[in-house]
Amino acid sequence: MARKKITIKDIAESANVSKSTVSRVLNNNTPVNEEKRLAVLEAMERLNYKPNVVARSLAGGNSMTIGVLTQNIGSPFYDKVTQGVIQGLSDTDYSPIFADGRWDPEIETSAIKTLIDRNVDGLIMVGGNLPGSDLDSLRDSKPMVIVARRLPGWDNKCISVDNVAAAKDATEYLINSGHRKIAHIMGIPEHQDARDRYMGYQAALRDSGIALDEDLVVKGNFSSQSGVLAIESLLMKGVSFTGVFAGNDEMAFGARLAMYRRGIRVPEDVSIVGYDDQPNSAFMTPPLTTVAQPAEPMGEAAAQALLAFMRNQEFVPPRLDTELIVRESVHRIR
Amino acid sequence: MARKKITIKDIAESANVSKSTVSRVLNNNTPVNEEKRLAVLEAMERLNYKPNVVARSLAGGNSMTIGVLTQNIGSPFYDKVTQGVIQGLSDTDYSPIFADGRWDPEIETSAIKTLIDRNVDGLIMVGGNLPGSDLDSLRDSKPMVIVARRLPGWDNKCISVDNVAAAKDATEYLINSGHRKIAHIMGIPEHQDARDRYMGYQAALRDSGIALDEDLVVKGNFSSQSGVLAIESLLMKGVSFTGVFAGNDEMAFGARLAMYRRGIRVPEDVSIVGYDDQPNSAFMTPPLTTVAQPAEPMGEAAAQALLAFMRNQEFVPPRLDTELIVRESVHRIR
DNA sequence: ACCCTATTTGAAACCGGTTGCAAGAATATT
DNA sequence: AATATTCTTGCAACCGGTTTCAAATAGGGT
Repeated sequence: MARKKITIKDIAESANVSKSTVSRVLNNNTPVNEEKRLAVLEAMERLNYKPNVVARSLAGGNSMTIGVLTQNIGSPFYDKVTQGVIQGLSDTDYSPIFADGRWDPEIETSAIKTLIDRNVDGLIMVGGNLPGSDLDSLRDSKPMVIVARRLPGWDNKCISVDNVAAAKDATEYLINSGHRKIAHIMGIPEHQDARDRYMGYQAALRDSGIALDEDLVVKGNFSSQSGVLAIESLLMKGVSFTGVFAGNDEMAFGARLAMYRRGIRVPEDVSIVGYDDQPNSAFMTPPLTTVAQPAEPMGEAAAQALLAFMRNQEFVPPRLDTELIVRESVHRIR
Repeated sequence: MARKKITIKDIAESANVSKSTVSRVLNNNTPVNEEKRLAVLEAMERLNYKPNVVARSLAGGNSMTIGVLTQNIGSPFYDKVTQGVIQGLSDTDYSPIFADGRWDPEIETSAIKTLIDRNVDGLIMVGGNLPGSDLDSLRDSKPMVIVARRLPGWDNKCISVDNVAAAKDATEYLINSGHRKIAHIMGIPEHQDARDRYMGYQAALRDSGIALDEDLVVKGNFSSQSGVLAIESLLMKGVSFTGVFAGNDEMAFGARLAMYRRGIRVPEDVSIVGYDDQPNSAFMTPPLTTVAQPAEPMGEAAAQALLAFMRNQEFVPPRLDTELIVRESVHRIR
């Protein structure tokens, strides 16, 4: 185990060729006589040679690492996306290296800098708040893709999902179940996702000829706690509603708890639809009807897209569809 | 932005010294004339010099990266630990680089190999299943610490928490609330955590003079689904119980759902205590009484311990205490 | 056969640092 | 004042690869 590191020089000597030749068969970017190539491969095999990634990185300029900018490890949805990225990279020669931006443009900037200083070959940004203008300048310096976020002008480098349509679907499901007075708990308004979902909610109402009642939409921040606060405030204001579309599952949980506290039955008195389908949602009481996003596939697709991009290959992303998972938190009325 | 990379050579020329001298002030490991040192620092400042991590790694042997072996990104508890590790490293010059072992010793081995090939300066293992014997051989080759796992013979390199005592506490809380027939849903028996918690459960019963009833303990696998199955099987067997101590919160959620399905009220008919205090637990209906583990602090402590270890410094880990979070899922009876 | 072109190949420079060694300068010893 | 000792410092080798360039070899055409 602890025996001397074997290097390209060892292989060269063992195969009776020069370092250059070994390097060439390693990268097979230059034709090499078949006989020698086999000799080299044999030597590598026999000596159990593993090229030194660091040296390779220094000499060749590429580090075989992909920088991943996350925003908040610990959030179920983004974690899954991140997991997908790791998965997508796992069978390649690239390793991911992470930095966390905490949804703060300033921190994001410095995190990106850290990653670039580490000489990453490509960048994957999972979500993020950094204004597009800041990214534009980086765009040409490194191959990069953005996942779980849609940015104007970056269309072919964004892997994401149609939040508007999905939110519209979810809201329509409530409408089709007979609900008219549907509240919406919105996520952080600074996040495009939150705005998109709100737009989908509005679109569904509009299409069904239901007037938008501003009193029914209340701002949250994607946390469970903000979900309970939202319901409290609705109740406080005395507005009546029979359905709630929450901007994510966490807030749906909060909403559900607030109702439990008030003795409001779910779904008999009020129906709830969430967004994200995080693992626990199937185990809420009652199990939560919610929008499933293909979080992991998105992450994987991002990894593949980046790889393809770096190799100048064409990449057609897989279909990334959301799906309304119907469980038991919606009651048909009228 | 895109201007030429400035290297140590540029600094040397600009400050009228040799590369060696620059390197020396950079690492300040050799005395350097104060005058020159200032000149060098000034030049670095002026030219905005950032040493090339890769070159440094190749030459000096240390890569300024820490390998983190995770087991399953996406699990709330381990995610938090991982987050703590990232946090603990964030103000240092080290960057974490990840590999996932999926709780599979074979994959773990190859993941560790990948990390070592990348020349990491240290290793943090978050949980894991790899037998201690396999780790022993690595032990001397790289500084490493293990977090969220206790391994015999590694005491001073394990950052973890007393699962047995915490589980005993939790069970005692049920006992003190008047419960005698307490079921236990156990996690994956191959995980030390699961076994420890089971032992704590047994210890609590023993101390209170309650005989252990094997029929009351059922094996799960830490997933919510296994929680519902556990309750189903208990009910099927017809054993009666008024309390449940689940090996983690996920299984507690499953248990709670199973009871909801059967019309068993929580906590009026059956009380539940979980383990982990994951974010959603406060929003279960009713809010779940559970054991909180200082997951993030553990991760941070692991990072600090490793750093200290690498510098041959002494490190006293912070107190890492579990705490029973009393909420509303336990009913006092009798 | 002979000359020209295409293919393989090795030597050497390079990537950006670190470090052993010895020379030169500065300080201490007798 | 001469010599011994200690500090500083630069040179050059080295870390383990990649890549340019030119030499060597092979193949093709007439």
